[in-house]
Formats: sequence, C-alpha cells, structure tokens
Amino acid sequence: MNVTNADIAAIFEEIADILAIENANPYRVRAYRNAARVVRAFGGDIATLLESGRELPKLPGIGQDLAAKIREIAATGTCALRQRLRRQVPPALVELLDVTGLGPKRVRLLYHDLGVETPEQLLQAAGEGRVRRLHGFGVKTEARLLQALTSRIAGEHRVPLAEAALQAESLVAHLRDCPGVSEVDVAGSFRRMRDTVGDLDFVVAARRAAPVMQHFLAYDRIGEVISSGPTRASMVLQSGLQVDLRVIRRASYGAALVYFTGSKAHTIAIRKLAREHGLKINEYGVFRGERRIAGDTEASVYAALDLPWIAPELREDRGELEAAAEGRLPHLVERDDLRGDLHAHTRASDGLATLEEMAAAARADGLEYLAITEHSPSLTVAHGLDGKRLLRHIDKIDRLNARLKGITLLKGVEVDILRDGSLDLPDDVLARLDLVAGAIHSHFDLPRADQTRRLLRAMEHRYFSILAHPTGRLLGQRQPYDIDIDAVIDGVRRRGCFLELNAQSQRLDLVDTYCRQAARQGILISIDTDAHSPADFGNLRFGVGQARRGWLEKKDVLNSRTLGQLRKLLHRCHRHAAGSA
DNA sequence: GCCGTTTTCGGCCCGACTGTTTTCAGTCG
Repeated sequence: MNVTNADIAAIFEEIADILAIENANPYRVRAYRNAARVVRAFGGDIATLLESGRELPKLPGIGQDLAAKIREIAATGTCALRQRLRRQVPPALVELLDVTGLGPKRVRLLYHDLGVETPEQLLQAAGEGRVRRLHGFGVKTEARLLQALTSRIAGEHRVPLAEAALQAESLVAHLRDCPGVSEVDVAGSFRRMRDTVGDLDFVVAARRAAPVMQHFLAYDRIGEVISSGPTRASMVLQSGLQVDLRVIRRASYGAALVYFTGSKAHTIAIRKLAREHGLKINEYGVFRGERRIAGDTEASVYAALDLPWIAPELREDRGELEAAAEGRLPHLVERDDLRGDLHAHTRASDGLATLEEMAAAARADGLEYLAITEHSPSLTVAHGLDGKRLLRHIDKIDRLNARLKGITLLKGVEVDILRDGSLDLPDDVLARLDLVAGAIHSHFDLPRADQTRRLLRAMEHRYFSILAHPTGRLLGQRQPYDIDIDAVIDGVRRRGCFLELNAQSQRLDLVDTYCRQAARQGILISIDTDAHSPADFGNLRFGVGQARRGWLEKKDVLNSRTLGQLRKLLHRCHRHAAGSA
C-alpha cells in the first residue's frame, strides 16, 4: 500500500469535517485541520519514513494522539476514528460543506430536520421550498443556496496562478483609476504565489471607502455581487473567479496587507505570538490595550513582534516565524538573479517561433543564455527530432551563436525517458550536446516502484543533466505520476544531476515542498520556462514564486550561475557519471 | 487535540457581512 502525505491529510480533513458537523469542540476540529496542513507540507514521504523503521519527528501541533493516528493511517490506509465517524454520519454530508454559505451548523440542521445528505437532495429540498422553513434559514438563504448549488455543479474551482494574474492586473488598473486611492495590492494566495488561486483579494488604501466601493462595483467584467458592505465587498467576475475587496485607511494599510495576505495559518500564528507579547493584532494594526503601536507598513507589524519582515511566499506557518525569530530567514531567490533558461522549444519541434525569435525574446527579458531543448523522436505529436535532424539543428545553433550578440544559445534536448528508463536518442548524439533534459511523456500510470526505477535508471545515463518537470502534473488536468519522491530526490543527489522547476503555467513542477526538500540536500534546481513562444519567458516569475515558496536562495538555483560556471557544472555532471560507471 | 519562564488545566485569532432575529448566529476570510 502506498499511503501518501496527501492521503493522510485528506483523512484528517474528513475527520475535521465530520467532527464539525457533529458540533465537536472547534479547537479539536482545528487540531485536525492543522495536522492535515502540517502533514501536507512535510518534506518527505511519511509512510516510507515509518516503514523504514524511523521515528516521526516532532511536528508542531502534532501531539501523541495525532502522531499515533498518523502511524495508524500510514500502516493501514485509514484509522479507527474515521471509520467510526463514517458510521455515525453519512459520508456524503461532508460534500455539503463545500457549498458556499453552508457551514457545519447548517449542514447538521439540514440533515437532522430534512434528512438532506447530498447536494442533489439539497437542490431538491430547496427547489420545493422546504429549506426556508428551517430555523435560521429564510427565503433569501434558500435562494442563495440554490444558486450556489447550480453554479457549483457548473464547476468553479481554483485557477492557475498565471491565469489569475491576467485578471488581477486588469482589476488593479481599474482600482488605481479611482480618485482618492493611494495604494492597491493583490493579497491572498496570489501574493503568496501559490500555484493555484481560489479568489483574488484586493487591499486598497483610501481616506474614504464609499467612492472606492462604488468604483469597484462598477467594474465592467463583473458577474455577480455576493456581498457589499461599507468597507468590504465580494463579487464573482464573468470568468467565474471570485474577487474580494477591502478598503482601509492608510495608517492601517500594513496590518491589512498582512491580514489579507495570510495564509490563515500564518495569521493565526502571528496573532497568537502577539498575545504572548501582550499585544493584539487585527487588520487595523497592532494594539497594546487601546493604543495602536504599529500597522502602517507590514514591516512595522512584524517589528512589533520583534521579527524582521517576512516575504509573502514564506507565510504558510511552515517554520518561517521560528526562522525569523532566530534570524535565519532565507535570502530568497529573485527574478533578476536568473541569468538564463535551460528549457525552450522552437518550430523545429512543437514551438511557435524560430531560433532567432526565441533568442531575441530571451535576451529582451534580460537572459544571457538559453538552452534549446527540442523533443526527441518518440514524441511524434510534438514533431520530435531524430538524431539526424537534431545534429543538423545544433549545427544551425552553432552558426546562429556565431552572429548572436548579448545572448548565447546552448545545445540541448528534451529527451523522452522511455518506459524502461532508457533515453530516446543514441549516445553519440547526446554526447554532442551541452545538456540533456530528460522527461516522461508516456506511460504515466506505471506502478510506483516501476515509475521510480524508470526515473532512477534514466538519470544514471552518463549524459543526463536535468530531470524536467519531475512529477508530470498538469494543474486541473492530470495528477502527478506515482513516484517515490524521496528515492528520486536521493537519486538526483547521488548522481549529481539537477532538478527542474518548470515554470509553465499549467505545470509549476517541482512543487514548493519538494523544492525545499531537494535544496536541503544540496541539489541545484533549474527554474525553466519550457517556452514554446516568445511570450512564455514571462512565466519565469511564476517559477521564481514557487522557488521562493520552497525557501530557495540564489545559491540553490542552477541558472543563477554565469554561463562559465554553468558550463563547468554541466560538464562535471557528465564526468561524474563517467567516473562512477 | 495541543500546549505551557505566568499554567499539566484552561485556555485556544479576530472582524465584516448577511439574514434572520429582536440582539446575534453562521459563515467567510
């Protein structure tokens, strides 16, 4: 049985949901939700760790009881508490919690008084006007639920960061147009650069809120207004994305920004810390008694807690507060630290632009080198290049390099890792290249042991340089293939090759937690766009965002190196394999 | 369920908005 951290987390979430519906102690519910979050963020596969006979390290918010449950789930795939709760409450009931406007109290009431167990049954009951008769419900609530159910069935979900960015920029421009507005920021998971975004949170500083609220609600791509008060409003855009706005006085702007940037776990943690300091933090500021002692800037809020400012990407309560207190926050990598991009395509395979156009675009984006990595022959849908064509292609790159100024093209390939772990091009061709990025594009559903062995075998190849999009996930479309990530990361370390953080908007692969795990082991990570057109180089910033979420510093990033340093590292990677063969 | 240079028991982040209520519970972030 392969119990993943995500499986353990999902069970804790389910327990929390059912306990909430059963009206259990809310702090007990929170303990399970916190445990789910901590387990998800854990670097390394917990089940594998326990299986090897090692102890689970002490984790924040995981006491004796939860640790025992983690061991139980890792060993059996479930736990007794969950099984018992499932017998007490219809399992489908937790789905009702996903309906906007329904929390545990109302779900409980719907079940007890109307026997509603599923979204479908709720739809029927609401349609028949039975919901409005329940205590605490009414005509409006019933109508709202009906609408939430139908739009939910239409399917709204988190959108990739890059997609959200387009919508955010347009709305930022709209808000800046409003007279009296002095600051506008997009906070929330967007500012923390999460790979997907559930909604956009805007924070605006203005002396008077009313004109800003009016201006906000006059945005032309508005779909539906969910709520709007004097200082706060929510709406759904025509695209289906939810947008929240909060208007605040300039003096409270920093505190509001901290609060609306979150994450929720980080917010709770700093408020708790504030209590220990005899202070109170809310979105208006930091207070000692009635007196506000900080809040105009984010830095002032953290300073009130004796902490340095913490970058938004770190605010997940994954140890950043402890690191800040001990003065060991990472110096996070920045977009301008990147000197090159080691993964790009041209028309020769499935790209949309020529070599010249891609080189010019990369240079215009401030890059000093760009690796051209076309597909290999097995990937016929992408017009993969066979050995002959690839050799002609790299001759062309050589000729172009001779006359290019301000940027150097590297000769690479994105070679398919075949089912058995062999590479899709012969050694004598690979030997001619500056770098070989290996990737899986087929047989996504192999069992974990086989898939892991496939990757390990591929990277043992003497010319292998970089494992491209290591887990193969496509946001909202395809789950990562099943691999033993600890074994793969350890394999990369031993082999002395590199991992890619693919910045393509649908990929953002490696994910942040694995980046952090790899970097801790000294592995260098290449933040690449996998560009198929000139505009794609703009995605680097999203890759950098994930890297920062993974606590990566400049030193952890392969393509922060100068071209000379990079060539040495790539060369050493080859020699390493030759030496260990 | 967790946690502790105030505590092993008694706390556990804080506020806006809605709708239903007649002073506030529920939900959301």
